[in-house]
Amino acid sequence: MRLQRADFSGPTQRVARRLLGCFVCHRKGGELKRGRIVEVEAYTDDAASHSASGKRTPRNRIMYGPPGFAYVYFTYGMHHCLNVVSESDGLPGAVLIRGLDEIEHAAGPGLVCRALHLTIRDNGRDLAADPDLWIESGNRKRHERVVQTTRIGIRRAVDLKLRYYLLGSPGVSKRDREAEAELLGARGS
DNA sequence: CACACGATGCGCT
DNA sequence: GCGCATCGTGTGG
Repeated sequence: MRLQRADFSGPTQRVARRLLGCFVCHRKGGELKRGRIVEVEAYTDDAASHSASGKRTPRNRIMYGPPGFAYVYFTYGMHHCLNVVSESDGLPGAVLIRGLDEIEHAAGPGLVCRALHLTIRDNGRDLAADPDLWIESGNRKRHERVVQTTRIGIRRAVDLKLRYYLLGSPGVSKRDREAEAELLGARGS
């Protein structure tokens, strides 16, 4: 079932957790690409976010718009990254999709876009209405634990634990053994 | 207009 | 663990 506008409109951290286990779907050229979200990061108004300056720019403007839109940007001269816009219209917020299962080789944000055939041209598409790009709810299995830890590849706000991933999923780009041990150790006590 | 650098991935050490 | 490809974007002159 397709996620609706309201599913994206909450606080970014909540939307991030919600997206774990859901499916990104992209129909292009008669072909359907579909991957299960297993790793995400939350970006709002912290120092590492593209909205850190507090100002809208041509690049980050989608982050400031209504929730449920795709924010795709180009980086390192060769990679694209997919975000799902969160929060309400006027407030910046987005969830970076960092890893997918059930699709070939999509452990890492650049690989996610490569696997789904998404580019900068897909920036600004409405995931709640676009006929060819959407997110489906997914049933998370009870045994699948969510690891919460620090984000990857940033220089600022490195201590914030705003990355979430499904423990044991092959599509996770970088594991945090310490966080995993802590999670498992806390089980049942 | 110039320039520094990045929400990365890959190959080599 | 480290270096580098490669270019759009933001910032400052």
